[in-house]
Amino acid sequence: MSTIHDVAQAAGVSTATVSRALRGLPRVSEPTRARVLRAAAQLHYVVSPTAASLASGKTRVVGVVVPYLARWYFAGLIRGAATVLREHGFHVLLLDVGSAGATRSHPLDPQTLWKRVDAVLVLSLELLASERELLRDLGVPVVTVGVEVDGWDCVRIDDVSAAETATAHLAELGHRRIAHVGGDESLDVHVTTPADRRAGYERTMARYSLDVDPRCVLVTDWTVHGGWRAGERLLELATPPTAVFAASDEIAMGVLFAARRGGRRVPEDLSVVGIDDHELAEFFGLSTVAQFPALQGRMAVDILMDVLNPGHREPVASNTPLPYELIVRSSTARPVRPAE
Amino acid sequence: MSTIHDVAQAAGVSTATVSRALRGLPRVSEPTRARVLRAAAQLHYVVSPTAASLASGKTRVVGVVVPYLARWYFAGLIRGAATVLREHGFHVLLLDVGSAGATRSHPLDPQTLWKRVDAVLVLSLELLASERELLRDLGVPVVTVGVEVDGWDCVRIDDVSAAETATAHLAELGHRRIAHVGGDESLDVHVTTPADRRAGYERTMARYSLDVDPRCVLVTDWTVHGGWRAGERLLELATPPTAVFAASDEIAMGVLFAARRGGRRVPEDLSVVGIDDHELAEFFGLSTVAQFPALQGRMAVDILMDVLNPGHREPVASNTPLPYELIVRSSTARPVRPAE
DNA sequence: CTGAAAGCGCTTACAG
DNA sequence: CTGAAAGCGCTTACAG
Repeated sequence: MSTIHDVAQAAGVSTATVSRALRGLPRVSEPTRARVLRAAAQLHYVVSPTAASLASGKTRVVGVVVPYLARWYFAGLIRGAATVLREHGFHVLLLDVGSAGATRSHPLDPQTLWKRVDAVLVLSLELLASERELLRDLGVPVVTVGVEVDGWDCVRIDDVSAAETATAHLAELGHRRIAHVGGDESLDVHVTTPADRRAGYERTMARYSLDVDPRCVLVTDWTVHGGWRAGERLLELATPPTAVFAASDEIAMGVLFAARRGGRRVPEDLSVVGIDDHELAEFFGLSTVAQFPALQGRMAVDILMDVLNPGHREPVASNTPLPYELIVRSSTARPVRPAE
Repeated sequence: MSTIHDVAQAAGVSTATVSRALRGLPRVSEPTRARVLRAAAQLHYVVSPTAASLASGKTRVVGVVVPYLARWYFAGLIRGAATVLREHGFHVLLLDVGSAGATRSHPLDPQTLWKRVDAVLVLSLELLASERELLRDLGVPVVTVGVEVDGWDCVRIDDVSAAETATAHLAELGHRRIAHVGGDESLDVHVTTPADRRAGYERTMARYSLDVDPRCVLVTDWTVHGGWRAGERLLELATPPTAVFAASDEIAMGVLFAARRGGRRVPEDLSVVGIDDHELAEFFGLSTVAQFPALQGRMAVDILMDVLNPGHREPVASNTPLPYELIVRSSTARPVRPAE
């Protein structure tokens, strides 16, 4: 491969001029720039990112920390983020931390971050205190999705409101005995999604003057299996709920399965609503509050670009409310027996 | 942050010695090495990967090309690969090519590859001719999963045999009218999985002297939705099949849905077997031929490491047969009406 | 076993 | 608008 020297020689200019011309910097005359571009094209010149990084201190790489790749929500976040990053000429370094939770198998370390990434995107997982400290010490800009940590920009929907929307949908249909299946809010301090969705549920129940039966508020892991188990417990109750608000579509699908296995008809015997609009939600006829992970990923990168290029353009407001939307399908309906 | 000069000064040696000592190279006395390590630790020294890359020509980054993140199979591959890469001190650059298929929105380009990755892992997707040429021209070592391309090491299960196992399971149960729902084998030349699985089906049908009804061999996209649509078509036949071999668990789940919607009981009216052992397979009671994507990802990296460090150790045989295993659950049984 | 020196291929003030 | 030169922070023969 050719180097910047070859291009400089071919174009009859200095390497400094080649560098400026190729990067579109000002202070290069148009004829010169054209000559440089032509020479570079002819030589199939490609800048060595490694040399450029050493000289400039920038890598044009963003580290993306993500707990699970396989989940619909995270895959959408990454896809959205990766798309915008590419538009800006950035690359994605996958920062695999093993899994979420405190028993992190492979915490972020200086070897991974130092001079390797310009910034880090934290996707809906709790960082360890040591990791937060490390990022601060290294001065790495961070934008998060779903995790509120002092001083870092955060992209997230209003989980309380989204949960209120879901719960109110059930209440408006006439349900009075509404259960909630959510995630364990004690696991992560900064990922408040489970707690927020539960708060939205409780607030709405209060607004409609509905009793919250503690046996109808279950905590489980954020999976189809978790929803299944929780659903079975709900159906075993002496007076089972007539409706369930699940904190995610995956949990909701599990509840649907439990209902089916338990011989309950949906929505006649049990209404179920989730949050997400998972790719299989339509498939299950699942009513849900849609959110848009790819959009959230895009927005996180927009904000990150503003952080990396301050003053470059009108900054994206990091407190822009993110959209969500109730989608009613066939898993929710009026209760067959009207409210007692 | 401190540089190698700081460490050299603190340890009272040259930067060359620091470099050798830190990388565990020979020709450094133990006392010297100890002194260097201590100084480096005290200064919290971290090697600048960017400077090391410029000097050595190695990046310790592997590009991973993947068509879909959200799918269970690909997420498993990446997880397995990322784990082993980290063990070897390599990082993962996510090479997002938009999607699979010929209408690739963002093909691999020299800017992404050149001096940015030491090697590329191609995960079960067809590369464009231009991309293959590019990788060859750049001299980038490539290992693939599931894609046979001349000259590149390839990790994959024996898809023909796996399909034979699945089909034989149905035949042994006494099914005679066995359908197959697979992927479109014309889409990708080098990803032979759909064609191989269909070949395994056909070969087994012949072995058991069973007729292959062309109306019972359907092509669809590799998704739950695709399986659903195909399943509906099968059930609309005047004489529907009593069993379906789906080329993947996701397709199989779609067929299960179609059966349920069509009022058919599984397995009484219809047996369904897939391939994968998807995380939801147990959930659906789906009989399947399990494969192990994380293991495949691990093995691909093992081979890649041998390519990058020839002679470093006994190379992993790239033709090691990969394991698969029939798992019988509740979606398959003897046909209720014995074979005509 | 150890060091001096060249070199990797850029970018960036600084001068002009 | 353009160039000479320093510098980014390592690794790698080469000598000793």
